[in-house]
Amino acid sequence: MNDKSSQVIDTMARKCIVGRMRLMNRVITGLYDSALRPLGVKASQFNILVVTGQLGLARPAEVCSILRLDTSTLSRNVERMRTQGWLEIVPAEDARAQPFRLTEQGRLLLEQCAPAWERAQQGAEELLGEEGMTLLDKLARKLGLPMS
Amino acid sequence: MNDKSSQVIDTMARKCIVGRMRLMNRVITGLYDSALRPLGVKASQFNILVVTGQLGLARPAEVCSILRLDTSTLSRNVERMRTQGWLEIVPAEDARAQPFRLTEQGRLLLEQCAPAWERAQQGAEELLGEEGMTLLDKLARKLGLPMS
DNA sequence: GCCATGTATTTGTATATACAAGAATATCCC
DNA sequence: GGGATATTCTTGTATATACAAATACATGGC
Repeated sequence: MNDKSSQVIDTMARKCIVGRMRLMNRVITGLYDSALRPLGVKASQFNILVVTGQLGLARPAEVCSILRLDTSTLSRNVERMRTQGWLEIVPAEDARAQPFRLTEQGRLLLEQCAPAWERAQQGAEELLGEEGMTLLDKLARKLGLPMS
Repeated sequence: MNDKSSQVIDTMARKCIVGRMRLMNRVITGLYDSALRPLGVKASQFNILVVTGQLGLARPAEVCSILRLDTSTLSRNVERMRTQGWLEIVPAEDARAQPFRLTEQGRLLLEQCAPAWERAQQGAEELLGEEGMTLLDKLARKLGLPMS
């Protein structure tokens, strides 16, 4: 490999935003997955539970817009969580819609997640530091996240 | 749902680090996936190509350590990329090892990715802003990323 | 040399994710 | 009211990801 090629590759390695983002995502997700494992919940599912809990009655399109998820992704996640008994579909006027909400069991589960979530949250804060937390807040706002 | 429950859920929604991290990851990954799509490369694969290019001869365990990837994940990614003709396995002394490197085609592809990567990179920088970029650098260092 | 132990990787299984295409229903306009 | 169009969601397909278990080889002690 010649020098020019090496240089280009080196630049892409050192500056790549998506590389960093994905790596950090794996690390942080691992933290929460570990903490939530005893409850049988994954980080992805936890976030859906939380948003559903906030909305009360959740329209898939709305949840996807909030979480920036493809509708097909949510569709399958909801299906799995429905199978677990955490969510239930609610009949709607519009026959196309499939609004859902937490079941009683789902609400209980979500509350039971709180201590594990706290622990993971603390671990993540330690990793990121005070400064990192502030930064994350700003990034979230920069991306216009509804969760900020 | 009573007030106490709502409060807990609201806190988890507003403060959740993993939620933000995963959401930002989806947004940023989408940016790079779109830019790289004409080349038939995904963000995940691009990052493996880059690290392999840097290492020259890449041992799976080493790549996994750098990218914080499970070995089983890398194993399958490498297999797909080998099928594409981008990577090749190199025989090693230790018969357990499966070191690999870029093929000529893989090296060319990686170089051809540079303009698309630049475009995605610019898009990401616009999203994150100057400040966000600095923050990301710091986060990366905080997590001890080798890519910083 | 052999056996226990350790190391490097793959395989089995499950979830998460997105794009493209399909299905079902609603709306609009004539 | 009926057909074109838009909306909402699901299905088909492919990749990414991790954990647990299996495989295959190496190493060290006896």
